[in-house]
Amino acid sequence: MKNIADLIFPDVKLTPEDLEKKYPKRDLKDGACVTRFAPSPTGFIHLGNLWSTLIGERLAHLSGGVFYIRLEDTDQKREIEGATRGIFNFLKNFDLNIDEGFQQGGEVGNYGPYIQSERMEIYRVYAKKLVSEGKAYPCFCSPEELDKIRENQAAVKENTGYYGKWAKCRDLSFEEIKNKIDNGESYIIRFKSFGDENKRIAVNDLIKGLLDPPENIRDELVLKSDGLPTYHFAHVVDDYLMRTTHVVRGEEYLSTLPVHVQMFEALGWQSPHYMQHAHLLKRDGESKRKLSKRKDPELALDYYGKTGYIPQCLKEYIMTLLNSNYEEWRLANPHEDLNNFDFTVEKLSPSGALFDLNKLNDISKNYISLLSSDEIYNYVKNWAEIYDEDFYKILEENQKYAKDILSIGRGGEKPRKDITFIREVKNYMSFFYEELFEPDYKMPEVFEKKPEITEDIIKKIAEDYINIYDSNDDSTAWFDKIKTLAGKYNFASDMKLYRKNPQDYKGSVADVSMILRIAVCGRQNSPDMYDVFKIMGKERIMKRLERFIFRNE
RNA sequence: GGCCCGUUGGUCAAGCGGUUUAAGACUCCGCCCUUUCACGGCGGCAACACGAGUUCGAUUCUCGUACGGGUCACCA
Repeated sequence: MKNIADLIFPDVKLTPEDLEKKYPKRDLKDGACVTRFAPSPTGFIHLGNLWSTLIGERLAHLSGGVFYIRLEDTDQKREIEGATRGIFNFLKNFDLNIDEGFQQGGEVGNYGPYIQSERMEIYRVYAKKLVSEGKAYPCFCSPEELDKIRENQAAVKENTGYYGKWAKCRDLSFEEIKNKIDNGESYIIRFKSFGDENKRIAVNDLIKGLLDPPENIRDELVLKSDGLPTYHFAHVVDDYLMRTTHVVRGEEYLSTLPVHVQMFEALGWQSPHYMQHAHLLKRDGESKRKLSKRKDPELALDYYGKTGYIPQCLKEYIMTLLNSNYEEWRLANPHEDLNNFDFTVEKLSPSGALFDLNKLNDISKNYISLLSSDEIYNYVKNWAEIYDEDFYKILEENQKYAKDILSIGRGGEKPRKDITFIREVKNYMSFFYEELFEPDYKMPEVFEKKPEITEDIIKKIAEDYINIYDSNDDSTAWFDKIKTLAGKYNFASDMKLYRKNPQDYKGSVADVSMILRIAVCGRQNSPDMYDVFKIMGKERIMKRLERFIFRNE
């Protein structure tokens, strides 16, 4: 036996033909896209994941294709605890429907295993094939030796990498290899590049357009010393066998594209369509930069969960960045399901976008404003259950009260838009609850510019109101009483008259309203006062007014 | 540094050689509406990175420069 492939892979019995038969071409209609979500369990899920995933998911489902998930766990050193849980939560929270792949209860689909560490046997079949055809070889260089090579290359200003005369193990004889293996030397499998740096390849990226980078000349790794494949090799083998039609990934892969193209060629396969999108950027001083996992907490999707952004809003926001006509569509169809939007690849921008919190906030406000009080109540309750136990209890205790509060200004033609994210809701609602009520009266400072509105008058107005408030009044009667009260102290009850001759009055009915608002709510902002008072109930309002009147004593 | 990608207002972007006095959305500002705060309505500020070339004509095509980003791992 003088065959290197058999020497290295004596245990490999399967053949490429077997695998070809086991994973046949998918029976899908013309134009159906097969895409995948291929996370590695080495970190948290971030906006970039959402970006790629959304493209892949839309592409597959809009074309009647398949969207599957494959776990890229070939870097076992960096694997972190709980990462797969994060992945499942992500898919669930963002309502991204997976058709096949690895799932919590096991695997679904005929193209598995969908976990790379369980596909060793498959990778070895093709690694063996490459070796037997002289397209790959074992390399015995240690990491230290490789460092040394890089250093030497730097010294003579040559490009780094394992190639040409630097590739020491490229042409080892069968005997040399056998001796080293018999000596127990560890090795990796390298791809034997057949590229010419003076030639260029032509690849059409569906986002970036026609690309013509130089051919790859480096002998990249195929299998690592632990026997697991590198990203390059796993990508080629898996996306071929799983019959992926479109590979959606970040533009950081642009530079390794020649390697992948070459591997596909060496295995005699046609490469899939590539869609390599730009990154989400962040403003950093004067310039922009890629959002960084280390420095930018807002990159992690968890961050939005904590703040109480609804996943759907993040999706909406990303959609506006993906397809610029999405916004227009959403404006015309405020209640339509996002999935009914006619997403197109052509609209994907080749350049990176700066993450814009203002825009997200705007989308979020609009989205939340359209929720029913039941819906928002559930969002708030679910959020509080995780992040604010005390608030959760309060919400649970009297559901009707909470829902009534949340229903103010909701449901009409012009809903209020004062909630940007769920975490704000506690503060928004707090003055309705004695245990959360922390008044900030700022009185009479609020009326700094109207010195005639004295503490004495403010107090009198509050006192009078105790006697006239009637919870049975309808909104007209309710407001008429405030107007009457205004007139009593020479505050204008008609805003138009007041604006014409402000000097004739101490203030206006708006000021009287403000006094009552602050006295009852302890703040200058609140939704419609008539509704607020009605929900609070007479007893509570009376207590609040008293508390206000005697606040300095 | 080599290689690759990108560059329209503060932000996202429309534009695919003339119909553009360059859309729209967000932010900011002003006015109106209004019992407050919002909402809503109306209006305003504000851009084709720079230099050559191709062309009758360039935001649109080509090249260069600048700037920004990515990548050069037994990470993906």
